Amino acid sequence: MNPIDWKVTAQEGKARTGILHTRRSTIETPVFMPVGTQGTVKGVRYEFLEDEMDARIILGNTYHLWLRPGVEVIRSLGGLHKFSTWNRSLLTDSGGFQVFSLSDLRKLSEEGVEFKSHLDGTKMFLSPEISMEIQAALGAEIVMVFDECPKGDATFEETKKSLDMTVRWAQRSKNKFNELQESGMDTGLIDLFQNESLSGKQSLFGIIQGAGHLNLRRESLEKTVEIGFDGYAIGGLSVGEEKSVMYEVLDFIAHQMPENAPRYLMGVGTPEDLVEAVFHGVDMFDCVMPTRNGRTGSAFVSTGRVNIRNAKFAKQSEPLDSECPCSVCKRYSRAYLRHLYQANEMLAAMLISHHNLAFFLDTMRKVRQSIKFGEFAKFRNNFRSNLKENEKNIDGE
RNA sequence: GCAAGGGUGGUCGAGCGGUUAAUGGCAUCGGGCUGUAAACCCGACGGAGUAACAUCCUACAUAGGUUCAAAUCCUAUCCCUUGCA
Repeated sequence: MNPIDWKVTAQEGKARTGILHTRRSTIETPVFMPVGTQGTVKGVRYEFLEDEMDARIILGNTYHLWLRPGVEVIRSLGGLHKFSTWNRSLLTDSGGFQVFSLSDLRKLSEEGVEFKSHLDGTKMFLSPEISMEIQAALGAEIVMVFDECPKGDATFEETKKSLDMTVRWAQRSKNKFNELQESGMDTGLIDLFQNESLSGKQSLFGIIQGAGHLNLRRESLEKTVEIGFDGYAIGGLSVGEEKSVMYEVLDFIAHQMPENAPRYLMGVGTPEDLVEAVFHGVDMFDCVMPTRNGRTGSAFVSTGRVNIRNAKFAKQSEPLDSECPCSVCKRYSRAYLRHLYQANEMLAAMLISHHNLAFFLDTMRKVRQSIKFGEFAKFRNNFRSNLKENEKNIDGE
């Protein structure tokens, strides 16, 4: 029995919809997963994520939760689901991205990574095995292998070296993961006697690296698939490389990934990016943009972006996006949101984050709809021309 | 009225004879944010003029003065704060 079950439900070109069953929720793909690094989607209550936005899966982060509150606390409270009260699916990142983003604070070796905690400078050691232990304690439905994410513009040699290690780390991750599943260390384990098709255990995703080097991407894919995982992720994109590189890699690699397993593009991206990646056959996404940009005053709307700080919104009584069905757009004006932002009121960050997430999730809902009706090509065109139209408006102002 | 201390660019506040439209904070304006070290970061911020420089004005309460040179020293005037009457 498998820990997850995923099946294609419709297809248009390389784009596809699917149904992903985990032990905790049913997820329609393509799906956007809000990022909840420290056990919270910053500034947005679970009530809204569940009831209004109907998010079925969110992320959590190994590195951050390991440092604080720590594995012991989370274990003693029964895992991240119970601790946080999020009962739907979770995906935990392995800490691999922090190997990249905290590069000033770490030392890398074959064995693993020594970090200086960004909180207090304490030396911490993270490895594939430790990452798996932490992720078992967190108890997410989807566990990510511990990988190394090279810079977006890494040379062939750097990338090759990093990739080889990532492959070895992937194997070590899997070995340890299996061991932990056997010994019942997963806090999220549930007895699914009613659903015989799932094992109730955690699933493990592999990560394809290779930066902008297509042959290395190919190699990474082959070796990762050889090890064998429940799903496959594309890592190492949107980490400083040219946008064209990302699209080139997606175009090259996404459709080569196993057809019968979900494809997850890590850390991406803008609404445009999501639509493009779906076009290339990607099924899952996560990104901090809706919440980070929301917190910093930038809203995603159907015509592009609204920087709520701009003086031109001071007297606008219309919502962020008049086509958006979210509760923020139903009620609050741009003028009011701008005022809240200017006045440093935390509600500004909350409301714009809320809208952005709603917008991302709604966009994915439309993407799925359009694929089901065989109208994704049309949707994609409209989506892009809406954005282009807005660029024109901005130029014309 | 007497005594003491002050009056600096939108604002608060440094500077107290010699690069310089004048440190810094705030406000304002603009930009950025892609597996979250991020309620953050970057830039602009007297006026005119440039694509951008150049350049030219106007500036440290007001008016005089000393000096090669003044926001900084002197004099007068006007305001403000505190204390004593």
